[in-house]
This record gives sequence, structure tokens and C-alpha cells, in this order.
Amino acid sequence: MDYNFGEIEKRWQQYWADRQTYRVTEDATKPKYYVLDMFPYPSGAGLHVGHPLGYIASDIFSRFKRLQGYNVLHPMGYDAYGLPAEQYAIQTGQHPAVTTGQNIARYRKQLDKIGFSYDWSREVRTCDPAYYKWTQWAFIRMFHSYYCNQAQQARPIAELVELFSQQGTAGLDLACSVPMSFSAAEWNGMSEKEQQEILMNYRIAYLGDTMVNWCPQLGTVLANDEVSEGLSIRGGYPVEQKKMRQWCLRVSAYAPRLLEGLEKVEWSDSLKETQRNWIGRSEGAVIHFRTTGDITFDIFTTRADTIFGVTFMVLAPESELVEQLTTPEQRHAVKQYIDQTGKKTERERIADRSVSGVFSGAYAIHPFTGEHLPIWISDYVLAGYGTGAIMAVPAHDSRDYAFARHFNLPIVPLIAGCDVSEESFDAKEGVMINSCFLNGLTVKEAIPAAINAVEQRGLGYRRINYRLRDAIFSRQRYWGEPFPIYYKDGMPYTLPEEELPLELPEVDKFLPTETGEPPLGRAKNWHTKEGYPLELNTMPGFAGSSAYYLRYMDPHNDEALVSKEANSYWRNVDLYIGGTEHATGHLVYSRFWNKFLFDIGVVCEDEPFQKLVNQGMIQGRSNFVYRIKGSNRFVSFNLKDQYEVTPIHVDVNMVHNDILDIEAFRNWSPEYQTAEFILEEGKYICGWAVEKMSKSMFNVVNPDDIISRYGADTLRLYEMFLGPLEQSKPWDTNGIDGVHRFLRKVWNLFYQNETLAVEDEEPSLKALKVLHRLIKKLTSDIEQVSFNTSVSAFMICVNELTAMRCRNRSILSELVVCLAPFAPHIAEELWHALGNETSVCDATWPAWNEEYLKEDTFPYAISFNGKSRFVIEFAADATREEIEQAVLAHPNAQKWLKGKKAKKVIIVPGKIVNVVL
RNA sequence: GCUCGGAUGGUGGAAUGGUAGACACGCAAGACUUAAAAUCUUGUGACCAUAGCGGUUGUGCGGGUUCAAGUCCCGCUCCGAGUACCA
Repeated sequence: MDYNFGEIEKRWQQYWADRQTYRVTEDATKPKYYVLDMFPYPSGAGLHVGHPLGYIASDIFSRFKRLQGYNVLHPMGYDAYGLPAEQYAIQTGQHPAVTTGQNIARYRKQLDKIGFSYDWSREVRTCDPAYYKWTQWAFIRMFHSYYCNQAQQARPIAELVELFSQQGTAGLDLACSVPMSFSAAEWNGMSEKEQQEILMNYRIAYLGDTMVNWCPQLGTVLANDEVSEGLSIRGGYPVEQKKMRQWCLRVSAYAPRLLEGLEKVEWSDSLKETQRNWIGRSEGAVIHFRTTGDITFDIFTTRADTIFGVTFMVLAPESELVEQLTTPEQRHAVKQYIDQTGKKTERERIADRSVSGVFSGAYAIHPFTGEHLPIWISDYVLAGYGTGAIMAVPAHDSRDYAFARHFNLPIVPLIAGCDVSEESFDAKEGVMINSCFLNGLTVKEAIPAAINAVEQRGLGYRRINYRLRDAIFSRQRYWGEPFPIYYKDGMPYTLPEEELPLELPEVDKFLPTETGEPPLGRAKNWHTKEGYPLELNTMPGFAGSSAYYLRYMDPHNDEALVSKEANSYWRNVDLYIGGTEHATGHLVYSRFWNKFLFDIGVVCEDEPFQKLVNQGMIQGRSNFVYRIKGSNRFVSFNLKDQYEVTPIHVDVNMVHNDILDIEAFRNWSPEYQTAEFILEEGKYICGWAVEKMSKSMFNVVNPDDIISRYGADTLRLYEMFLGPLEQSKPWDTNGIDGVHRFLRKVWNLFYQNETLAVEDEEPSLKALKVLHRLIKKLTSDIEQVSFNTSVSAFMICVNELTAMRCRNRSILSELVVCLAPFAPHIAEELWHALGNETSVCDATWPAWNEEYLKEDTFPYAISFNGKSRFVIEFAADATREEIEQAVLAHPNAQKWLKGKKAKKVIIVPGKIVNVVL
């Protein structure tokens, strides 16, 4: 019987489906394990061979944990809302729900062929009303919550209303958009509308006038993580800054906890670092300044030590102070400057690094020296960070330096020995000079000393600042979750929870209305029963993906996002596998969302993803043919330098081991019908290069093709064998034969001459040793998600078993269990061939026995002065003296000793003997 | 600019401070075959030597620690990723 993978894989996939092998329920008698993949956006192009990399890894891990006796939750679903479906809808009029449904069906078909152990009964789709009901529900809860900085916790807004009516803002430390201060009497005297407007300043989901990333081409606003270098991530269109009233989530309130939480999770250092940078904690001080016109304002600095080097102040053009401070004489010039910078897009502002600014006419008084400092306005100061105003220390900040140079402002050096004639001295090192009471201190001492002085004199206070911004949560799009919000007297109110889900309405077109409103403005009857208008924006892509891992725990519950029972059983994700592209988006929002749900008592774990592994990207490996210029002749790779040639991308599916299938190439396109070839050794060899996997490079490899040629088990093993999971690497179909050959060898251990050739006698110690070495290696490799080395270990084991013609039943049966996580189909087939009635998925992961791994003798590497020269075997119980004598007496040793005596002999038991000469 | 990774044969990649290059691809030779494919066996870092034994050198570059360094420390070069007027 031959290894007929096609037939085997089809049969067992059916078997698993029929028997619902992968269905899990909460089972208190077993320990739980939750393995999650980042769910895909089902794009129209289907899966290429790079997509399943992480899914295969997580599947191996899940199957392994299941064999170890864990109750494993391993679900899959679809992040179904997204821009491509909407843009396709705009072009074709095809409803995004229809195309999304088709794409999902195609994804499912492709995924099924790979033999994953997902519990599909738990599938979620973010665009399903039964799912987004809970996205809307969480939003309502955020709307009705505020964040208490003292308790570091979200609390019901009703409690805040109570506090305001009793004590006003006194004694409260609240996360807010704008700091406010009022008394209980003032609060109680306000109208309903005024109170609502104030509460909006504190809600966790709030409507705010903020500078947003506006993308005119996409007709929507974007979150910071959806923009890179002033261009939209999707589509690459320019993005400009615009002030708009938008829904926001107060993610910034959670910045300290998002930072601290990183200590508790097992993520890679680089990913943690990326998140830390994104959160951007900086310690410093807020210092109060007063103008000669008696207007006070605050600045933020991390370099309080440089306070005596301040020679001017700078405000962001958007700062509200600009209006107050500007003197009548300067008003015209300032207005001109602000108009000019306001027109620039974000991209232009980044690209244009030239120094610009304008003098406001006002002067600030130095809090220590009383000196008068000119106040300037420049767009190198950002309105959104700190207070939107800075004290400029040109000697020790390169941006201030450039500004001072350009406008000829004084530069006062503060560090002994530094040279600021050409550039600023930004490093935080050296000894202070020109700094009054700070003189003689090092910079590291001076920073706290300066802050203390500021605090003692009541000139300011210590402050920790975060770069993390609130998330802008409105999108002017159709294909997203509708907000459960209606408007009464221009104020937003939430729908009652029992009216959820608020379903996405039908529209005639997926474009904005003539009046510039979002597509939902086209919907008929888009209002509440009472006739109040509903919100026209929809939620962004990250809304639906922020809590999906919770929904898998209890996917059909229509009473709660997740029941207390299900959540306290599954708790959080033990292993999460996905790409790094979500490092600052999804993984920040999700952690925020989870922490909010934790605060309101819905979930029992503060961090959603305990261990996280980022799989690398699979790049494409393109092939080229070389056309001789001005002809239809193609020259093979190694001969191409003899001609003047143009490289042309050729479909990698027509190339095997870099050898071109000439017939297929001729049929590829009419222009190549008559192509001629200059061959080497009868073959046409193609060139190659690593590029992004894309249709235009003709380097897309489809998993379906690999499966039909080699089988899913080979695909799974090969993707793992390609290299470490975390590393990016090109897909190279060359080399897949080796893995396929390995599976044939496994098959041939069982079958010989068409019949099962398994033997029943006692296994030899030698075979046991080989098997147990494998079990031990696999158990630790899998735990560390090191699957490339696992596959190698299999190959070594099977080669050795083949060499010793081991056909022992007990050995082979444990081998099959080991293989089951990696190559489940062939494992299931062989498991049944051995006479088992149940699925190999229900088997038990074998334990290794150290007894079998004990060695009688060990090879010692004998080195002289650290350089290895030869090897001697010693018995395990040989003493140091015996070893030393034997080594020095060995004939080979004489060559290195040259008659001299050894100074020292170092013996590492079982490993090495180093003779120092 | 800053932060974090990385650099090992023709290729992908292995190596708790202890025989560098496991495993696999590719290549070469051989066996089987009318032949090819498939399969199996052997060899395969480079250089030198060769009937045979063998020797030198070698993990991006330069130093250091150590009996012993791909691995640890210091200083560079190059590549990749993230981030960027964040005061």
C-alpha cells in the first residue's frame, strides 16, 4: 500500500467532522488551555501559503496540549468588517455582506483542507448582529463610565454625578479631556444640558472635538495606528489634520496600567518595547509661567535641570493661548502664520523640516531669574502633547537650537565643557554651570533637584506624561458596527440595552450623502421609535476585534457577552499567535477593552493574552527569465551575462527547483508562444529574488496547490521546517521534497510490499533510546514553540528506526502519537492501521523514561589549549584520574604534548577534556 | 535621530560557554533500471596534502574576559523591524 495522502486526508477530515472531534465544552475535571489565532480579515484574494503559518503552529500546540490531557479551546472566526469590501461595494454595487460571505466560504474551504482542529461550533463573525450586539453593549458601558485615577479603575458615571452634586470637583482625580474645576453649588445650578456637556469630559466613550487624521480620499477619519508617515495604511492616501467632533475612547486613562501590565505577560521583548514606545511614558515636571501681561500658562519638560538655559518660549499654533497672548502689533503676522501651517497636511508637515515660526509679541517672566523671555509660535511644538507649550533651551535641545539659530535667539550653555557653537548638546550627562543653585551637580542629580525646587516654591509640580492618545472611534463609513446612540437636543443618548443589537440598515449606495454625511445618512427610518435621529457614523475595524477572544468562550449566549461561568473557566488566552502588524493597534485596544471589562466585573483577568508569539511574515520568492533585448529569445540563468538581457517575472508555479517548465511558459501568454530558449545542460534555469508575495510578482503560492501535490501533512511540516516561527522568511517550494520524503519513510516503517509489517516482539533498548530521545526533545521543543527543530528531531528518529529496521508495535504506536500534532492525517491513518478504534486525538502524549536515555559510555572531546583534536569514549563511571591518565597516555596526545608536561587538565564530565600546555 | 532585533557553507537553518555547520535542500559519485523517474548508499565549509594518514583555517569587523567564545563584555560595519519634531 502506497502513501496515498489525498485519499487519507479526505477520509480523516470527514471522520473528524462527523464525530465532532474538536468540539469542546467547559469541563471542570480537566485543566483548561486556550490557544488563539488572530482571526483573519477574509480578503477576496483567498489564502496564500504565508497565511496559515501561525495557524499551523497554534494547531500543533493545541493538539499537543490536548494529548497532554488539557481541555483545549481552539476557535476561529472572521474579522469581517473592513474597507476592501466597502470599496468593492462602491465600485460594483454588490452588498459588502454578500462579498464578505463569499470570501468567508472560500477561506473556510481552504482552512478545512489543512486539517485544523478548530471547534467551528464557536465561530464568530464581527459583522453578525448577534456578535456586534456585544460590541455595542460594551460601548454603552464605556459611555456610562468614568475613570478614577486614584482607584485606577473605571466606575459608573452615576457615581460621578453623585460626587459632583456633593463636592464638585474638589478632591477628585479624574481622567478627562480638559481639566475642570467647579463647586457642588455650581454643578447643582447647571441645566441638564450643561451637566451633560460636562460629563462628556469624563466619559470613557465620549464625543470630543479633537484633531483627527482626516483622509479625504477615503472620506473618513483614521486612528493613529492606521496612519504611517502621513499616509493611510490602507490605500496609502494623504492624511490631513482636521478638528472634528468624533466619538473617542479614553484609552489614555489606562496608559499606566497598559504599561505595568506588560510586566506580567510573556511576550517578546521587541513587542513589549514597541508597546512601551507607543504608550510613551516620560517623567518630568509641569512648570507655571506668567507673562508680563499677567496671563499664566503651563509647560511640560523632562529637563527641569535646564531651566536656567531657557531663552524663549514656544507655543503650538493650535494652542488656545495664542489668541490670548498675541499683541495687537503681531496679530496680523501670527494669523498669517497659523493660516499657512493649517493648510499643510500631516505629510507636508513631516516632510518639511525647515524652521518656521512667528513672534507673538508677548513675554514670559522666568520663574527664577525674572528675565523676560519672548514667546514664539511654531509648528514644531505639538498641541496634543504635554500642554502644547514649551520652554526652549537651545543649548541642550536640537530643535530649540535650530529655531534659535534661525531667528537669532540667544543660546546659553549649561554643561561644563560642552561646545554649542555648531550643534546642541542633548545628552543627559556632565556637570551643570550657569545654573545658580544647580551649579556643580551632574545632570542626573540636577533633574530631581530642579523639580524639588520648582515644587517647593510653588512654581509647578512633578508629572508623568504619556504619549498614548485616546482612540478616535468614529468612521464615516457604511460597513461597520452602528453606534447604539441617538440624539436629543443635539446631545447623545444611548439606546436601552434591551433594544440591542441595533442592526446595520440598508442603503441605496455606499457613498456619503450629497450633504456630506456618512453613508448611513441614506438609510430610511434611521431613527428611534420616538423619532430621534440615530448616529450616522459607524465603529472602526478594531471595535469588533477588541473582545472577540471573550466571545469564543460563550459564543451563543444572548444574555451576556460571556457568562461568569464560562469566563471563570477559560479565563484568558494562554497562547496567542499572530503577526506583529497588530502591535500598536489591536493589541493596545484589546488590552484596554479587556481592562475596562475587568473594571466593571465582566471578566476575571486583567490581561487578555498571557503568552504571545509573533509569527514572521512569509515573503515571496520570485523567479525570473531573461529575455535577450529586442528578441523573443530567453537565456538560462548562468549564461545570461553573455547577452544583454531584461529579467522578466515568471509565475513560480511554472518553475520547479528553479527549472522552468518551458511548455507551461509558452502557454502562459500568446507573446511567448514562439519563444526560443538558450538552455544549459538541457534545462532552463531561472533566477530568483525575495520580494513581497503578490500577484504582480507572480510569486503567490496557493496552499491548495501544495496540498494537491504533496498533501496537507507535508504542507504543515514544511511550513514549520522552514525556520523559526518568529522569523520572516521567503517561501521556497524547493526543499519540500525532503519533508515529503520523511512522511514516506514513516509510512514505510509500517508498510512493506503493500502489507502492514508491524511486529509484536519486545522492543530493543536501542530503539527505545531513539524513541525516548525524540519524546523528550519534542516535549520541550513544543512547549517553547520551536517547531523547526521538532521536525528535524523526527527526521533523525525515523532515519535511525529505518536503519535498524525497527517495526516494533509499541515503538511505532508511540511514534504515531508524537506525530499526531504535526501531521494529524497520516498519524490518524497509521493509528487505525495499528488496530486502534478511537481517534489518535484521544490518545495520551507519551512520557519519556530517563532510564532508556542513560549512556554507558560518553564521547569526550579531547582538546589542547581549548582546541579540539580527537575523541575518546569513556565509561560513564570512569574516574577523573583514569580519564586524565588515559588522555595523556593516548598516542595522539604525544603530538600535542611534544614531550612537555601538561600544566593543568580540565575535565567536564561526559563532555570534554582540555589539556592546558 | 532614538529603540529593539539580526549577521554561521551554494541555500534554509542547528548548536544549556565545551567536537561549529545537526536536520533538510542543492550538488557530485555509485547501486537498481533498456532508459528515465522514484528509491537507496556514499561524499559535500574553504584551503593545502593525498596511495593512505593528515594539516591549516573558519560563525560580519576590531579588541577583551576565560583552560575554553558563534555564544559573555567593549568598540565598529552592514541588514531588518518599530517609532519619529513627544520637549
